[in-house]
Amino acid sequence: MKENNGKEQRILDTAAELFSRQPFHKVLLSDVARAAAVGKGTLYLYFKSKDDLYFAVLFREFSTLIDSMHRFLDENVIGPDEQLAGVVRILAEHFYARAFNMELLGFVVTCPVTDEWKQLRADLWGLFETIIRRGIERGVFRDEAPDLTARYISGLVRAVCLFAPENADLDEVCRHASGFVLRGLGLNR
Amino acid sequence: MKENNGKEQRILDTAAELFSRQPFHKVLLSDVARAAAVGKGTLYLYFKSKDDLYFAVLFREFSTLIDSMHRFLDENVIGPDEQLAGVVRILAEHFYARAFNMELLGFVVTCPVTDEWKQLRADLWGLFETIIRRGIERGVFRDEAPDLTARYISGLVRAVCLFAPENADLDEVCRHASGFVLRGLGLNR
Amino acid sequence: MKENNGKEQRILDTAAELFSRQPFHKVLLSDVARAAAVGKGTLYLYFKSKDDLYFAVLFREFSTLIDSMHRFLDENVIGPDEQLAGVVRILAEHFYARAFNMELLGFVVTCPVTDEWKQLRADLWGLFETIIRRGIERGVFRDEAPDLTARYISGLVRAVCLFAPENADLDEVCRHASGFVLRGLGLNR
Amino acid sequence: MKENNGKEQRILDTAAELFSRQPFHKVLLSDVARAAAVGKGTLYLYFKSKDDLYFAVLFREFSTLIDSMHRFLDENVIGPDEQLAGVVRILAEHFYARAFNMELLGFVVTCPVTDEWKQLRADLWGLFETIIRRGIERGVFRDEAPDLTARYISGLVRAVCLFAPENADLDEVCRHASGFVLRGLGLNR
DNA sequence: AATGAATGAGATTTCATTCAT
DNA sequence: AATGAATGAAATCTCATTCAT
Repeated sequence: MKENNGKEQRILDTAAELFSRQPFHKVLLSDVARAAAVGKGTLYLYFKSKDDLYFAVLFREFSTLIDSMHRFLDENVIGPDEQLAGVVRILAEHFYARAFNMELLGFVVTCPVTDEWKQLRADLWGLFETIIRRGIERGVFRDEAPDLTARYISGLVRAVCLFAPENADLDEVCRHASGFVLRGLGLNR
Repeated sequence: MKENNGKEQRILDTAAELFSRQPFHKVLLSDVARAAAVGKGTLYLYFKSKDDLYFAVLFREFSTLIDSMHRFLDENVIGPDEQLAGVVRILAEHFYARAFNMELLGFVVTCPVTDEWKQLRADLWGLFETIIRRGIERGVFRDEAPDLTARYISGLVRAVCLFAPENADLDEVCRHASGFVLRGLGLNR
Repeated sequence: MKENNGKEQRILDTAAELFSRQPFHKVLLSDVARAAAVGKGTLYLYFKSKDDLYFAVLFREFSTLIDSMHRFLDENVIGPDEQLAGVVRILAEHFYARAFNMELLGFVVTCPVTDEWKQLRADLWGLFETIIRRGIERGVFRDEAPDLTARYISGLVRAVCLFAPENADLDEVCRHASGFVLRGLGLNR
Repeated sequence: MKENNGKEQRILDTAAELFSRQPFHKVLLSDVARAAAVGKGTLYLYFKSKDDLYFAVLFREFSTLIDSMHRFLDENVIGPDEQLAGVVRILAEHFYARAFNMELLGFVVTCPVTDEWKQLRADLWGLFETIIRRGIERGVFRDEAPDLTARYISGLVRAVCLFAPENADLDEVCRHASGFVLRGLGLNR
């Protein structure tokens, strides 16, 4: 009845694309509108302001990412080491697909501190922490502060993707990063 | 001979402070000028544009950091593991002192690709790579791609500092991060 | 036959209310639509444009007012002085009921100069002029330019209502204003 | 030193001109800027917003008017009846010079209720009240509520000017209005 | 007839940059 | 060298109006 016509999603898609290629202030709302093939006013029908749109993009991007990871964990009955490797892979794929200069995981300072956002971050960190604790229980991991480690793994993967040489192979990068992380968590070999 | 009255440094200091607290587009040049107690026009005596000032801040910040690390390595005759721990500590102190949202090490995409910048980045990465290779030579580290690892360690430390709980103790965070990195590099125990 | 469902009247009522409280440009058609409980598009079924709606409100308001005065005069067989006092009273009541900033009687410059409007204004002025001339004929009024006086009495009453102290009593204000006008018209005592 | 170069006054002059010819929402700030031969941004150097500019115009206009009246009263040692006639004349000249649709004296509802504005209105009203009370003391005027009368005389003059026929002669209009007001105040003949 | 999502022209406002002093 | 008033291009955002449903 109300439809929406997929317009909101189209705006988010377009904005995600543009925000990931240029810094915030170089992305013009007229560009977003044109690229999304909607009127400029339509943007304001769905988003209160440019900031609002920006954070909506970030939020959706982030949610999607976390969902992928949850789905991966649910669908694969595997050990914690494989879980970690898989999740690292998903993160890396994400960072490769979406441009890196996006604040995606560097948003801490500027992003709104609403419950919604807190929840989202807690979700991400909880996901890693659960994996790590499982590993510890099974005696394959060793970590004095799993809650802390859980917080920075995604940042680590971001850094890996961000600084890896242009021509690097995703598979190799992931293998290397996973190896590093697993050894960091005390896994032998 | 140089004179300058310290004005350029004052501008850089002020801009560093402001850029580290807010995203680029929220930092107004009038704010910078006021905070640095110079006229708005004066900024343009020393910097070609807002972008130029931004990257000058980044460059200086970055240089200082790398210098600290070099100095630390020169002044302490220690093993690669201790070198790494020390360097992690220096990085962390830096991130704690300067607010985290600064793109300091996330500048790759947008920063100019001049020789100066390439050199700087090569310097940072070379510094890490040297330590890692020394460790490998001595049989304490193990790493199939030291050049890749060298590239992301600083990003890892940034993530650690960025996401560590507000009340976390710097010493503990550093100990934890160093442990993680050293294990990641194959150090036993 | 007419049907209409009372929708047009409801829109006019609502718009009258809103236009009387705020200047034209602060009254949004979406506000009008919401307050009248009709769709925004519906407004355009009855009125060509925002301007059109505005002047329709003014016109109806104005007509109603003039009708009241005519009715009063028709229904009361009284002397010109009492007629004037009565008409002043009606005007004042109107201004108190409807907020004052409405241009109701200040519309001259901007309002359309259609025959309809000319007619309306002529009607109002004629009404006053008739009273004044009756008074002159009967020797109770004295006025060298009844046509001019007729034009501004309503503006005078508007000013009285507009600037009277908040807590002023309507009866007293009317008595005072009537006294002033009657004396102005040369009535002794 | 700071100069200003008369720019603020030029903006106010231009804006007064434009606001007096068209309703608020038809006056574009780009028009104001162009007509005043300043940059659009310059407007914002002196006025916080369009509203602010509008009320600044009104305020200056109003102040000037009141000043003229004060000056007239100071410079002419005359009786209260002549004072009133003179002041009515000044008002009328003002309304003729400045277009009528300006809210100048109909601003009550929308104008800011700052002390500045209250003071201004009190000044205007006090001016009339003083004249009236002088007349009463001297036995030439008679008025049960001079404070009330003082409030609406300016509105009366506005109405006179607003509704007088296009071709009316200012002198005659003033003579007529003054006569009306003076009789209203109980002056014989 | 009735709706309200969509529109986009055009409004207000911002701010990096210039330049006369 | 130093300034900050002035600028105006370009940004964000609004809202009367349209039109598919």
